[in-house]
Amino acid sequence: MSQRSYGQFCPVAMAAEVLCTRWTVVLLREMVAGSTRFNDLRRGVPRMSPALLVQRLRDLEDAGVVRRVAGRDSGVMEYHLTPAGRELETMVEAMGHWGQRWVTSELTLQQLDASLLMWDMRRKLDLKPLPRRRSVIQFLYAEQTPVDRSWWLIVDPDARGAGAPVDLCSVEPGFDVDLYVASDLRTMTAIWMGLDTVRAAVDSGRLLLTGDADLAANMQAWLGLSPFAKTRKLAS
Amino acid sequence: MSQRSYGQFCPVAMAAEVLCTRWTVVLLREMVAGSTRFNDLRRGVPRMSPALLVQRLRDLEDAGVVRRVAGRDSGVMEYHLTPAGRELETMVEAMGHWGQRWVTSELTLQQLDASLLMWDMRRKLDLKPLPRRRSVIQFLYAEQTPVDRSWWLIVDPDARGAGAPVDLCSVEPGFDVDLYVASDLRTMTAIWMGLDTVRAAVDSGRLLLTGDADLAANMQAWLGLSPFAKTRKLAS
DNA sequence: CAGTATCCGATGCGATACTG
DNA sequence: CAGTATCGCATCGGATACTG
Repeated sequence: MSQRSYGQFCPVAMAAEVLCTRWTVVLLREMVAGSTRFNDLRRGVPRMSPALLVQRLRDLEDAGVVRRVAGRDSGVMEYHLTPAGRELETMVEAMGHWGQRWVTSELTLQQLDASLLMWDMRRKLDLKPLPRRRSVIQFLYAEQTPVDRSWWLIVDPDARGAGAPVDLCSVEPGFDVDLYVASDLRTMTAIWMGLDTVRAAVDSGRLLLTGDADLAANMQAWLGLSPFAKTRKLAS
Repeated sequence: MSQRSYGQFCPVAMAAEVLCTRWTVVLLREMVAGSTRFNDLRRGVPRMSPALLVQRLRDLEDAGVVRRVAGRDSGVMEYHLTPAGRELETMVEAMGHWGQRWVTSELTLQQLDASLLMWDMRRKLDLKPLPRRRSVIQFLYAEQTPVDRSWWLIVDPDARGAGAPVDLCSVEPGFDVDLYVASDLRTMTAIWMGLDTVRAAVDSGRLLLTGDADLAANMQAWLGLSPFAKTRKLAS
């Protein structure tokens, strides 16, 4: 048995050998959420070095959790979960629910990351409450460093060929902005996590919406929330 | 944020910070299984050093997962799961099921450990199919080193005050033996994990039962199996 | 029984720069 | 875009011995 093995036949230990190494579960969460390409995965684990990311992907490939394949169109490499990998969804969800319930908001909201928040929001944005035309929403976090201060979500329900229906930019995309969303990052993160609401934040002045009145009125609806937002928090 | 933190507000990452450190999940599995005292926990994680064990227990205490209390009788220190800790059972089970399904038997059965197997068996032994009198069953793993070669399970359904209904000894307890169970450790482990059966092992000569005929005939019934034994294996 | 104390070695992993 | 390559340190944790 390898040096780092637990030396236990117990299935829990066998699974832990594969899963309980640094970054692995966080990476899996990003894969479960749907990212398949190297640089998309990087956006989900921005503080992980590329070298370590590729090492973990190889480890998971060896463990039968991930398969590396040439993308159907474009031929670009993609990382897909195998059936074994897809069955880890249960465990990733169990961990997320537990984290939402038992890790204090105080601790959680010390770990702010604008790029990660926007990347997650982009994925969960709900198109249904949005107009059929293209909408551009700019997020402003005034207290952040320049690189994290401004973000644009471009929603285009009609975009067929050209990528996803929601694009995320951190540089001016050149379109007119329909709605400006200004707040501090902590407030926006708390809303995303279900610890706060758009209404409460607006009323207390922590969130300022400027522009299209319909978009503003609908924000709680089109703003998708974290998959764990509905889990009731129990920690103090 | 600490050096080792993931720096993510995502609940999965927050939970992973607590749980995905070396030995932690394996230790939790032993706690979920019911062990509370330091040396009982050690038997469940025999290859973990006592220093690291106590460190992990402190870490889990800080995370609100474990509470260290003086035992009701005896005043001996005990480690109990808090409500937050008990809710980790779902995740530990999810990992165990996944391990049983997707880690190959070949890999699993390379990690044999007689003391761990006997310790787990002791806990799961089913008293109902056993006689009402005291029964002593000796396990013999001829190929193992002297210290791992002989084990006694002493089942005493009437033992009220004196500890558990099933005692495990690795030294001759001085009682007459009712049943001798001789096999290689791999076979016994495979049976425990649901990858083999008493019948098949006896028929093929890998398991030899000597002594009380009723005890022998009932073995598959009184021998409790791993909590994951019924999970169907899918890995090649 | 329930831990402490100490030491030291491997290695995990972070940082950074580079490439086809 | 999708990775490689290299370096070097911190630290994790394994081993062992000891104690109230």
